Amino acid sequence: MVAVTRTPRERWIEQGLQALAVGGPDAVRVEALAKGLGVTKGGFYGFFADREALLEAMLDTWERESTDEVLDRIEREGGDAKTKIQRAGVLTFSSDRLLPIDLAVRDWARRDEAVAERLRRVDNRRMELLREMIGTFCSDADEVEARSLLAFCVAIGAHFLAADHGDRTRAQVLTRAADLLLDRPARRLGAPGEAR
Amino acid sequence: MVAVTRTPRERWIEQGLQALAVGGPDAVRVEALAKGLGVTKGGFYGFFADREALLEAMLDTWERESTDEVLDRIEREGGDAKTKIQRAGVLTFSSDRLLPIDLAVRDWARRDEAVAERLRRVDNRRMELLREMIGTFCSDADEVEARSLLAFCVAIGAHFLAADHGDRTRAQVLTRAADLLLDRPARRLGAPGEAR
DNA sequence: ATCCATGTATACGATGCCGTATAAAAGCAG
DNA sequence: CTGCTTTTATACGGCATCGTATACATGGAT
Repeated sequence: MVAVTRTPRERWIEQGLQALAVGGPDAVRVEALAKGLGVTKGGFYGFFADREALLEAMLDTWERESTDEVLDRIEREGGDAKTKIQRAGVLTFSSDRLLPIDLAVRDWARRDEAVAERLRRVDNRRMELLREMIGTFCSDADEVEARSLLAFCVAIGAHFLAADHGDRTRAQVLTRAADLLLDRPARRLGAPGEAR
Repeated sequence: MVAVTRTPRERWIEQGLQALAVGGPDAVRVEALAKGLGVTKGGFYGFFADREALLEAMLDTWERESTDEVLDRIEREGGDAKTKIQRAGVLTFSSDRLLPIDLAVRDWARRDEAVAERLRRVDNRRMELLREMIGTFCSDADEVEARSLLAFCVAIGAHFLAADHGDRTRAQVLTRAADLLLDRPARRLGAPGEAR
């Protein structure tokens, strides 16, 4: 028994996620993945009923990695709310692995209700973290929600936006935007032009 | 001469844009478009060298509609800066026609440099409008840029975000977010929890 | 050494799509 | 009506992909 699995299920999933990240769901083609893995599709149908089953498995993996694993790690490493938020952002939106998958899933979700449902679960857990953090310095619940949405939208939207910023770099503008959303009111952020 | 063109070039482009909006660039298939138009692909290759040429023409049309036509109309109809901005937002991001195309192009641009270049041109013209509007009540150029980016990101990002907001509707949260970004400082937006 | 389960290669038919070639049809000019 | 031009239908070869069937290979179990 226990023959050696040369190309286990996980490798097909990983290869599928890479293809998704680069070319979207339409780029997840069984024979193309096989070529990328240096094998033929021979073994694929031993692990998956069909291409659709692979897509499901890929989404399972993505959902777990994007929520449980990130949140577990954040919880384990501790820190205050702002630290946690920042670490969550880094773990997902600065990850060369997770970020492009995340963006691809978002576009996918516009066309597939089942994907949209998964994305809703993931995004709701992330929003919860944002509310918690922003709630530490903002007492108006409506405003907490608005700021949380803004913060989330900029984290995502910045990757879908192509505009330049003259002399400034995108990173500089984002830093200032984060100040506006996440700093305590001591700065009087609401008085434009007077801050700093 | 001058035989009747039953399925002119523009109809192929329009059908292509609809397919793009619904299924992304991979869904723009010559034979599928033909079926949607109730013809065969017979006439297609009289207007376009190949599928690639159609994609180019589609992007030309989209770019023109998204910038010149919208900006012309805004200029013609006049109004103050805030009015203009709001009308620009309505004309593109509340349009059942332009919005889904816009979102599809954004995802497409992540994978195709030529598309990214076009999107950059479009987004830069839109950002210019935002800077102008926000500059009317905010004197700090860095903050103008940050607020403009935030406003643009939320306009785009909201459509890629699946999170819920408890009792509130997305529209309510967005209204509050717009207040934070676009209202004059009389409101003291920067003092969270004290606004309103 | 032999057997057997597992993973793999190969071949197959089916489908969908591309781009081309060629013939049919439809409208206008004379 | 006849002829010309433009648009369309049809048929074709080629390619990529799917899912299946079947035979080969590999490595542990006996």
